[in-house]
Amino acid sequence: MNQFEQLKERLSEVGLKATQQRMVIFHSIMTSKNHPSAENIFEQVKSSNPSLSLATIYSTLETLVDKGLVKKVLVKDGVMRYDAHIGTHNHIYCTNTSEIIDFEDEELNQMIKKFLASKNIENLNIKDISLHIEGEKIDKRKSVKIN
Amino acid sequence: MNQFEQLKERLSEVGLKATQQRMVIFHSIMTSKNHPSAENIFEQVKSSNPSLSLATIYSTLETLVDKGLVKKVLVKDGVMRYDAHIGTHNHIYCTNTSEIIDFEDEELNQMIKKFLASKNIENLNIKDISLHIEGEKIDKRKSVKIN
DNA sequence: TCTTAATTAGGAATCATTCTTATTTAAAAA
DNA sequence: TTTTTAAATAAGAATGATTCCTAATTAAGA
Repeated sequence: MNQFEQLKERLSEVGLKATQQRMVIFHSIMTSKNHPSAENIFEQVKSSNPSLSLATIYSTLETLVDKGLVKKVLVKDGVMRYDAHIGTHNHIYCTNTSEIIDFEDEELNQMIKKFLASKNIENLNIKDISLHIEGEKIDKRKSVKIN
Repeated sequence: MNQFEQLKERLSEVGLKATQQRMVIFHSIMTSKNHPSAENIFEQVKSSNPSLSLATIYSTLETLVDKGLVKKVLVKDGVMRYDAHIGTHNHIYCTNTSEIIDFEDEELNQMIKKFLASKNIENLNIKDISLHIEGEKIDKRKSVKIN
């Protein structure tokens, strides 16, 4: 099954029509390196899909988030960003470059999960846990590396 | 030193004129229970300060954030919210009530900090770390309790 | 008290996002 | 394969939070 078929299947699985637009948008988020905004996706996609409208991007994003195929990523500058990486993971926010860097660490996830389980949080059905690390890139030309 | 004087001092310390508006707005955030938005603050403050404008609230918030007296709090619904609690702490987001609940736990903070220190994150000057717990309140009439 | 640079009020402008509606389309049914 | 139809889309208008602009006001130092 090729990539195209896989996308189609993932949409069908959640009960969505596999439209051209959805596939293009979903694919764009999946392959984007830096947690794109609606506008970013639009820019990335419009040359090969000139008739695809920004309104469609917004409504598709909402649909994909509703169906759990995509997550919203919060940022302090007022523009929503999106992430096709659904599993529990953490983010590093570079305040001086607007980059959002994935920070995956299963050990950390487990540690936090375990800690919270020991805390007994009453009257809350937890859906997602994520650690936000905010900081400034020291050298903007280099990337942030985690060892 | 009374509360009024304290506010005045905190503003002066960071090099800000202690204007009536700033004191009123800062005080409103400090005493607000639920991480207010600009609009919330405006509503809360306007009956006793009828000439205070929404534009002033926004510019004051920006100033207070710049000076580190207030933090922005991220939410997925597109309205920025503010927190006068500056120290490292975590938030619980109730998706069904829009509440943001402080979750303070020094043990958790230390545990995360220690873990990250062991990870050696290169080329990043970390400014803030916070854990976001997202979930649904089970009984909307009751509060979320952490034991 | 005077001076002045900083701050504010209030309305206009902006910009991200959502809404509306006529048109198009995926996919189920025939 | 063709038809049917509910769902999805395009495009532009509308909304709503936030920012901008500028004249008037004010805190605080001289």
